Amino acid sequence: MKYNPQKIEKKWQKRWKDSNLYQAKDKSKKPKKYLMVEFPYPSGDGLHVGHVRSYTALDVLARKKRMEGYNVLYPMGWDAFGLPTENYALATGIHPIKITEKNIRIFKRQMNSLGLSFDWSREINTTDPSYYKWTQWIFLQFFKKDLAYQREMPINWCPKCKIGLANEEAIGGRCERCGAQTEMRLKKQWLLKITEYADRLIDDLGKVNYAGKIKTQQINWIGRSEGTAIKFKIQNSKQYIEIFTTRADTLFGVTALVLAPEHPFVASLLKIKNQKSKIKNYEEIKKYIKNSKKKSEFERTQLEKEKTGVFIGAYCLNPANNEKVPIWVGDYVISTYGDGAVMVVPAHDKRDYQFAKKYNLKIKEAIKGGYISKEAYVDYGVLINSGRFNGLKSEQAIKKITDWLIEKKSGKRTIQYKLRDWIFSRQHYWGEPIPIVHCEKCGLVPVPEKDLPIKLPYVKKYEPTETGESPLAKIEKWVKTKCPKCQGPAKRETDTMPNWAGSSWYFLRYTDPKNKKTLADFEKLKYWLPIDLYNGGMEHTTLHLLYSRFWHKFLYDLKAVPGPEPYERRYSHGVVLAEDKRKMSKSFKNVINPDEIVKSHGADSLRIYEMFMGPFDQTISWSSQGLQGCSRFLKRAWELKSKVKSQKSKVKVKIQNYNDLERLVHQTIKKVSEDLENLKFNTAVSSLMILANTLGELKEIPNRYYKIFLILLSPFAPHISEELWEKLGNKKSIFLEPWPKYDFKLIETETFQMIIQVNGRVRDKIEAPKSLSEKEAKELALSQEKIKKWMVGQTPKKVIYIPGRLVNLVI
RNA sequence: GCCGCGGUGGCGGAACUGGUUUACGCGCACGACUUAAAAUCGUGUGGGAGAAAUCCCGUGUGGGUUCGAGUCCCACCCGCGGCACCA
Repeated sequence: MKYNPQKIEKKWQKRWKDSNLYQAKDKSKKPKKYLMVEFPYPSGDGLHVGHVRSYTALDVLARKKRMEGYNVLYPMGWDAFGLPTENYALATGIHPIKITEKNIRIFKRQMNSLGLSFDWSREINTTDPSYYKWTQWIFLQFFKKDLAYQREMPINWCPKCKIGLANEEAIGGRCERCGAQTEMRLKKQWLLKITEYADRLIDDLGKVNYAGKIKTQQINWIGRSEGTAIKFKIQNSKQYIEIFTTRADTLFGVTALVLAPEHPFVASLLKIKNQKSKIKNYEEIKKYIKNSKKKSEFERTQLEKEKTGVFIGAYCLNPANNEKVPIWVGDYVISTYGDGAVMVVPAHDKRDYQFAKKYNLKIKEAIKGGYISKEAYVDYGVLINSGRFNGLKSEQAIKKITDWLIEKKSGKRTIQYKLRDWIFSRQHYWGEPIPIVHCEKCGLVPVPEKDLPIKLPYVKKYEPTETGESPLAKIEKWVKTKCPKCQGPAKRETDTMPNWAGSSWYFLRYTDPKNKKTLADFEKLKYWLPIDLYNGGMEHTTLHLLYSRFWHKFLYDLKAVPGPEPYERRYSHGVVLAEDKRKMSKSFKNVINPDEIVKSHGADSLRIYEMFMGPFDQTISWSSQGLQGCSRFLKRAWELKSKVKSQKSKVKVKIQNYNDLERLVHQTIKKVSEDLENLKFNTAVSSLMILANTLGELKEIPNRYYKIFLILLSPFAPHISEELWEKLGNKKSIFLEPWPKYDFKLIETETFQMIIQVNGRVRDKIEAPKSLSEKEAKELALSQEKIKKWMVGQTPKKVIYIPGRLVNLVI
C-alpha cells in the first residue's frame, strides 16, 4: 500500500478527538509540564505558516514529554478582541461576535488538520463574558490600588481609525493597524502604572530563563538610568528648575539650560502679563511654542536635523559655581522624560555641541582629553576647570559632585526610566468595557465585583464617534446607570480596554477555565505554574510579554498567584518569509496557505519541513523544494515497513556490522532527546533521516529498531507514525509508549578513527583502540607509510595526543 | 548613533569544551528502470592542478594567541533585528 497522507491523517485526527489522549489532568501524581504558545488573534486570513512553525515545535515537545511520563498542559485559545474584527464588521455589517465565531471555526479546523495535540477541553476566548469578567476584575484591583488612573494627556491619535494609540501602537508615527499618519490630541485616558514595577521587571529577569536577546530588549525598553537631579535657582526668583543628568561630572561645563515647550516654567512665563515688557522676544517665544505643539511627538523626535530653540530672556544660577546660565526653550527636549529640562554641556555632549554652535553658546571644557574646538568629547576622563573637583576621574566625580550637591540641598540621586505608563483606554466598541461609573457626586466609582461582568451591549451600530468618544457613548440606555455608592444618576465609562488586556493573564485561566468564583483556583495555579516554556514572536517582547509580566507581579502582590514570574522559559521562533525572501503578504501574492500544503503533501510533511527548515529561532524563507525533500523522507519511512521482519518470524536477521546498527539506534535516541530539550528541531530531524537512510540499506529491518525509529519520529509526524505503528500489529496508540532510553555503553566504541596530523595538517586517518597511550599513538603514527613520507630524515620535536581524537606530530 | 544577533559550498544549513570544515536536505551531473517523460533507485558533487596517487588554497577582511582557530583576542567591513534627540 502506498503512503496516502490525506487518508490516514483524517483517520487519526478523528480517533485522537474521540480519545482523551491529550487532556491534562488536574489531579495527577505525575510531574507536570506546562507548555504554551501565544494564542492567536483569529483574523479572517486564517493560519499563517509562521503559526504552524511555533505550534508544531511545542507540539513536538508536548508529545515527547507525555511519552516521558509527564502530565502535560498544552492549551489553546483565542485573543479575539481587536480592531480588525471591528473594522471588518463596520465594512460588512456583520456583528463582531459572528465574525469571531466564524474565524475561530476556521482556525480550529486548521489546527486540527495539522494534528496538533491541544487540550481543547480548556479552550478559552477573551471575548467571552465569563472570561472578561476576570479581566475586568483585575482592572478593578488596579483601580483600588491606585495603579489605574485617568489623566488628560496628549496621545497619538489615528484620524482614520479614530482611535487613541499607545506609543507602541504608533510605531514610526503611523497607526499600527491602518498605517495612517498619527497626530497628537489631548484626551482623558486611563493609564496603568507599569512604571511602578519598572525595577522589578528588570531585576526579576535574573530569575527566569529567557533567550538573551529577549532580556536585553526588555531592559533597553524599560531604559533605567541612574543619575542626579540638580536644582538650578532662577535669577531674581525663588523658583527652581530641576534637571536630570547622568553626567554630574560635567556640571562645571554647563553654559545653558533648555526646557521643553511644555515645561511649567515656560507656561508661567507666558501667562504673566507684565513679563511681556520685560521679555523682549515675547512674541518669538510664543510663536515657537505654538509651532512645536503642532508637530506630533514623532515629528519632533524624528527630525535628526538641526535642533532649534529660543532664548527666553531669563537666567538661572549654576549651583556649582553660581555662574549665570541662560535659559532656553527647545523642542528637542522631551517633556515626559525627567522634568522636561536639561543642562547644556556643549563640550561633552553631541547634541549640546550642535545646539551651542548654532546659537553661539559658550563651550566650556570640563573633562580633559578631547579636541573641543572640533567636536564634543563624550567619554569619561579627568576633570578640569571644575574647582575643587579638578583631577578627579569622571566616575568618582559623578559620585562626589552628587554628594556635594546633596549636602547643599541642590540635588539628589534619582533614577529615570524610558518606560511610560501604559495608556489603557481605547475609544472603540470591540473590547472589554472598563468597569467604572462616573457619578456627579462621588466621582469615579468602581463597579461592585458582584455586578461583573459589565457586558458589552449587543448593538447594530458601532461606528466611532466624530468627537473621538467610544461608540458605546452613543448607547444611551447602556450609559445611563445608577451610582453604586449613592444610587444617584451616573454614567458608565464608555472607553474599552486595549487588545493587550485579555492576553495579559490568559495563561492563568487555562489552569481552571470554568471557575466562576475566582480567576483560577489557587491550588491549581500552584500545581501548574510557572509555565515551563512559552513560545511566541519576537515582536511581542516589549508589549505583550512585558505587560503580562507586569500583571502577574501585581497579582502576585495581591496573593492571587503563587509566584512572581509567569514564564520560567521564553523562546521566540523566527519569522517564516515567502520563497522570494520577502514578508508574506496578500499584496505580494506570495502567501503560503497551510491548507494547501496539507492538501498537497500532508500535515506530517509540513510539520517535518517546518522543523527541519532551519534553526527554530532564525528567520527562514519558505522553500517548496525543501518541503519536497521532507515529503520524500516520509515516503521512504513508510516504505521501510515492507522490510520489517516481525519478532515472531523465524527468519533470522542477518546484518553485517550489527553492532554498528545498534550503536546508531542508540546514538539517534540520544541525539533526538537532547536536541529537543535544546529546541534544536532541525538537527533532530536530520538524525532521524540518517537512521532511516541506514535502515533503508538493510535487506531486512529488525522489528525492534523500526519500532524505536517510529517512536522517535512520532512527535514530529504523528499521523504516519500512528498508522505504521498500527500496521506493526500494535493495538494501543504509539503515544502511550514510553520514550526510549539509550544505553551509554552501546554508544561507546572501543576503537576510534585517529587523525594523524603533521604540523597541524591531516595526513592520514587510521582505526585505533581508545586505550592507546601517547607513546603507542606516536609509534603507530610514525609506522604509517603516508606519515613516513613526511618524516623523511626528521624526528618529531613535539607530539600532541588527544585520546579518542588525534595525534599531531610537530617537526 | 547605541544595544543585540549573524557572515561557512550553487542554496537552507551542520560542526561537542579550540582538534577530520561542509552532517542532513535541496540543487546539479552521470548512470539504472522506461518507447519516452515524471517518479524512484544508484554514484558523484568546496575551489584549483593532475591520468592517478596526491598536493595546494579555502568558514566576510586584516592582524594576533596556539602544535592546531569557523570556534578565543584586537581592529575593520557587510547583513538582519530592536531602540533612537531618553540628557
